Amino acid sequence: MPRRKIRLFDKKPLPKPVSEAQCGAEEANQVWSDVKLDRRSRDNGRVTISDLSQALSLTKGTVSRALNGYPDIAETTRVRVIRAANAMGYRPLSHAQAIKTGRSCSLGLVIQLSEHDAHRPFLAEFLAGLTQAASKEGWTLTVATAENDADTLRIMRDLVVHQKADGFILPRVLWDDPRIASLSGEDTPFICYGRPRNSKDMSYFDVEGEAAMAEAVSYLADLGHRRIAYIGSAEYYAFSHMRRDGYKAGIDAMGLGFDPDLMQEGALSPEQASAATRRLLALDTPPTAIICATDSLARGVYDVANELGLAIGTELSVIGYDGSPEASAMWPRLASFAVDTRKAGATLGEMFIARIRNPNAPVAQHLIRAEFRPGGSTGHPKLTPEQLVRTLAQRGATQNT
Amino acid sequence: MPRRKIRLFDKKPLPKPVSEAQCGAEEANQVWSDVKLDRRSRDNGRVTISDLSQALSLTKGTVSRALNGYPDIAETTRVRVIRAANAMGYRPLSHAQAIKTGRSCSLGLVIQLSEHDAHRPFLAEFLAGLTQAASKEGWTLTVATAENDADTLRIMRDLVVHQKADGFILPRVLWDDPRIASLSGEDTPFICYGRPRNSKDMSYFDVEGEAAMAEAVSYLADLGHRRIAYIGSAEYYAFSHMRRDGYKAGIDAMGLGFDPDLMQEGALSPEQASAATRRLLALDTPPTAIICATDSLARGVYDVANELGLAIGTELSVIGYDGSPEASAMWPRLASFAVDTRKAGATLGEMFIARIRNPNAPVAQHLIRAEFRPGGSTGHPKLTPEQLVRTLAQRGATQNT
DNA sequence: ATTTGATCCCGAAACGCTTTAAGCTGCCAT
DNA sequence: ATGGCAGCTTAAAGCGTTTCGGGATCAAAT
Repeated sequence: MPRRKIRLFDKKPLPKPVSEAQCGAEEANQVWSDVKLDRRSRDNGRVTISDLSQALSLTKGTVSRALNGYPDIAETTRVRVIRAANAMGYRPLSHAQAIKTGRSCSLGLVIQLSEHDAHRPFLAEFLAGLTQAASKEGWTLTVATAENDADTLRIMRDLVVHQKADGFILPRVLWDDPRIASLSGEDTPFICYGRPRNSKDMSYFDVEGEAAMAEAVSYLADLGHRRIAYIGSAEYYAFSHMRRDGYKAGIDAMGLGFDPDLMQEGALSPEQASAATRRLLALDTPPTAIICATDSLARGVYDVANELGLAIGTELSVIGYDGSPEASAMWPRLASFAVDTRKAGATLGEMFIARIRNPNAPVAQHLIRAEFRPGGSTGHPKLTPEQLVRTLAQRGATQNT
Repeated sequence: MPRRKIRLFDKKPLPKPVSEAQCGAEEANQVWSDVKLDRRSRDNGRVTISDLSQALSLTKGTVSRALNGYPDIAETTRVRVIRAANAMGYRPLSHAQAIKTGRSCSLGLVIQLSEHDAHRPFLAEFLAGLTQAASKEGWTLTVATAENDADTLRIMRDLVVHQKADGFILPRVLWDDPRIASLSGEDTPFICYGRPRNSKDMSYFDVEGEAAMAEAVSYLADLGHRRIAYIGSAEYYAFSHMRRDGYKAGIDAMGLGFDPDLMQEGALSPEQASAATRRLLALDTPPTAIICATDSLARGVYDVANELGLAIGTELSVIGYDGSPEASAMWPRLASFAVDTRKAGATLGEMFIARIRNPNAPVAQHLIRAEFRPGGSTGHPKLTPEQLVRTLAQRGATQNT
C-alpha cells in the first residue's frame, strides 16, 4: 500500500518561491566562501541548477524543491541552498521552468488598434506600471497588437497555446466583452481594467469614473451652472455606463433635475462630439456647461465653440476626463480628471501575478479615484441660457454674412 | 578517420525555418487524411514534435532537421514533414527550442520613462508596427520600462541573460548612446531607431528629419517669409543633429542667410520652448515664422502667442514635427510632418529578425521621409518683422496696464 | 525487538526540442 | 568481393528544470 503517496500540498496553490531578501545575502558571501563561487557552465556565464547542486553536494531535485518552498525539505537545508544560490547568483531560466510547469512567467497584453485614439497617450504610463510590477517579481510583459475583436481572441489563444503568456490584462474592458467570454471558456486567467456587465465575481481594477462625473457636476453647480450637459461615449464601453450613471447621480444630488435632452451619448470622436455640441446649443434652453466623458470628446466641443466664437471658460464651461496631455494642449487648458495610469498598470500587474500564484484565491477588486485638475475651461456662467441663445443667434448672423 | 563530420553548413547563419506558405496547406489536409489528425498530447491541445514524428513514422530528430532546413534531409521527406506539420497544426514551443538554441524568438524593447513626453503618443503605433512584424514571423515582443540610463542597461543585460529577449530595438537613439556602447561590448544584437554619432557601420532605421526641416524652410520661404527661426531640442538626441542640419541646409538653399540668433536649441519642454519664443520675439528683427523640432515644442510657441495676442497662422507662422494628435488638438491646427511610426516599427522588427537569422549579413540601413501635413498655423506673413515689433510693443503696453 | 510514522533527501524520469554521432542503405570504383 | 563514399535516417545525449516514488534515518509506539 503506497500510503506515502499523499502529497502534503495541493497541486494548485503553487508554493511561492522564496525571495532573495529573506536570507541575508551580504552575509552569504562569507559563509559560502568555501564554495567554488565561479563554478559556471561552460559556454555562457549562467549558473545552472547543476552547478549549484554540485557545489552543495545535493541533487538538483533537492535544490529545486528547497528553492520552491516545498515542505519536505529541512529548514536548515533550505537556508543553506538559498544562501548558496544568492552567493553564486543563481536564477532559474524561466523558459526552462516553463517546459515543465507550463508557466512562462509573463503577462500578456493585447492592445487593439482600432479603438479610438482615446487610449493612446495612456499607453506609455500603463506599460510602465505593468512592467514595473512584473519585473519586481521577475516576470516579463509580452505585448501584442490586434486589429479587431476576432483578431484579439485569436492572438490571445495563440499566445497561451504557445505559452508566451500565462494570462492577460484586459485594458479598456467593454460592457459585454467578447474577450471575457472567450477567456472564461478556456480557463485562461485574466484581470480586467474596468468593470464589465457582470463584474461581481471577476477580478478587476478600475478608476471610479462615476465619482468623477458626479464631482464634475457638483463643481459646476457650485460655480452657478444650472444647465449642465453630458456628452458620453459609446455604450459598449464599460466606462460609459459608470460615467453616465455618475453624471445622473450628480445631477440628482445637486437637485438640478435630470433632462434627457442634456445627455448626448454615443460620441466616439471629436467630430461626433462636435455634432452633439451643436445639438445641445440648438436647444431652447442650452447648457452653459458641458461635461465630456473623455478629453478627446472635449476637443470636439472646443472646435464648435471656436467656430461659433464662444469663449470657453466664460460663455461655455467644459470639463473632460482622462487628464491627458491633450487636455493641457488645449487653450484654455481643459479642466479634467487625472487618472494615475501607471498605478493602474502596477496594481493590475500585481493582482495578476498574485492570481497566478494562487488561482483559487477569492477574486480581487480594487478601485481608485481620479483626481480633479482644474483648468481655464470652467468659470462662473457669464451668460444665462437665454442670453446664450441670443448671443449665438447674433454671432451666427454676423458670421453668415 | 571520421571524414563524415564535416558540416555542410556553417554554425552561424542558422537555417531559416521553412514557412508554412511554401507548401500548399489546403491541399495538405487531404493528402494527410490518413494520418490521425488529432493525435494530441494528453493534457492540453498542443501538437508536439513527438506526435508529429509518430504520425509520420519518423524520429523526432529527422522531423526537427527537416523543419529547420538542414541540407542532409531528402527534399521529398522535407515536403512530407512540412505538409504534415501544417495539417496537424504543429508549431514548436519557442521556449523549448530556446533551451537548446539559446534563442527565445522575442525582440526586446526597453522604454525609458524619464524622457520627455515627446515620444508618448508615438508609442502605440510603434508597438503596433513591431508586434505586427514579430508575429508575422512567430516572434514575440517583450517590453520593459526603465527609469534612467543605468536602469536601462541593467534591465537589458538581465533580459538577455535570462533569455527573455534575443536583442533589442533601441528607440529614440541618442547622439552618444550608452546603450550602444554597452550592447556592442557584450555581443547582443540591436538595431537603432535613429542615427547616432558613428552610425556608418550600424544597422539603423530612421526618418529623414533633415529633409523635413529643409522642406519646412522652403515651404515658409515660398509663402514669403524671410526671417525663419528654429527651436531645437536637446543636443543629446540624435535627431536634434539631423533636424538642425536640415534647417541650416534649408536656409542656405533658399538663400536666406543663416542667423545664429534665429536658432534656439536645447528646448525640452513646451515651457522651455516658450522661453525660446520670447527670446526670438525680443530680437531687433524677430522671425515671422518658427519651425519647431517637435510638436510639443510648438505648444510652447502657441502659449506665448496666445499670451501676447499674436494670431497664429497670420501674424506668426509655426511648423512642428511628428504629426502627433497633439498637433491636431491645437487651434489652429499645427502644420507638421507626419511620421509613419507604425511602419517604422514594422521595418525595425523585420530588420531585427533578419539580423538574428543571419548575424553576419552586412548592416542594414533604411530611411523614409516624413510627410508634410499643412495646417492653419502657417500663412503668408501678414506683418514684416518691423511691424511685428511695433505690434508687440503696442499690445504689450495695453496688456500691462 | 519489532513495527509504525515522520522527516529528509536521493535517483531517475519526465518535459519538448535540438544536435551529435553513428548506422544503414545503395552505388561506384577497385 | 571489397572498400569507400554519398545520402538518408536513427538513436541517444543533452538543455535546465520539476516531479515522483522510494530509501534511509531516527524517534516513538507497540
